[in-house]
Amino acid sequence: MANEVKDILKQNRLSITGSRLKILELFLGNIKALSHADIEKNTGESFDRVTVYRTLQTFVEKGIIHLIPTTDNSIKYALCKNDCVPGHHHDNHVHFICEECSKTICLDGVNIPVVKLPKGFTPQHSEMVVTGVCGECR
Amino acid sequence: MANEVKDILKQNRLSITGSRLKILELFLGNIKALSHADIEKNTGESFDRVTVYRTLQTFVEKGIIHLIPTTDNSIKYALCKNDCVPGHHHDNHVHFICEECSKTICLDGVNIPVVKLPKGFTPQHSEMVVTGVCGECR
DNA sequence: TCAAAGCCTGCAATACTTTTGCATTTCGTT
DNA sequence: AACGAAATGCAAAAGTATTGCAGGCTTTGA
Repeated sequence: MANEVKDILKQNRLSITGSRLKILELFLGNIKALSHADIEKNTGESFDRVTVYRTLQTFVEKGIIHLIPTTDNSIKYALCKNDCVPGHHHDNHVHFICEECSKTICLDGVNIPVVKLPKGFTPQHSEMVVTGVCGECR
Repeated sequence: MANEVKDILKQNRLSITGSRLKILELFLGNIKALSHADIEKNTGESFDRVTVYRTLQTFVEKGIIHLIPTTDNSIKYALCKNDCVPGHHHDNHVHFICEECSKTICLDGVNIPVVKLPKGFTPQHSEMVVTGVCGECR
């Protein structure tokens, strides 16, 4: 895994630093999406809070992770599985939020359907979030 | 309109107060979704910030307005057009966020399609947000 | 392998957002 | 008009995110 993490950073022309390695490892080892708080909990006192913010922002810009929309005002991030490139994400899968364990999971196999919009609206990107109960919590 | 606003409050067994009237009027007079900041901008110094928070929370609980998921950590609210009741919202329309004017609009005529989830997942509620350019901004 | 240049990190300070408790005021009902 | 319940405003605090700067680390090329 350590090598995979380094490769991802190199591919994106990012220098290899402790925080980036650790945070990216967390994403690779988790199926679920992570919030800033999740990451801080996992890394403990290892890194400054600001470093975590900046690392996440860098990863989003590079297309390594993507944002997940939520109705509470929390920001969640998850690994991009598709071929996302800096400045443009190609993810189009559905996200699932479990009401029991409140995990946010990327359903990579479930594509967001295309909807027909009223006249005048030009779609650019779609997001879909399904809430309910996940397999583990039933 | 003043009567319509009062009726909605009465139907939901909420006492009629200045802040509730004013905030509900804002929603009725706007097609677009409103954030806390939008409301504060409109009401000026009329109400305490805390009152606005609590009013919005009450409206959500009563099913008068609903939350819209976003990827930035802002909370947006919009009027429920369907028959939402306290504790349970029935909205299932798509939301559109314009990248130009950043308005969030409820597309009441566009229903969220049902997607097939992997085995084990039990869906409860779906949200869908489409970004792009709205009719006015083209 | 080493040094220079540039990028990354941590600290401190700041700004913004949201929540909570309590005293006071307002609303609905009798 | 008066009472009880509910809503409001204030103050304080907790939580979340951003910025500038100095020092340290990573990369690159010789």
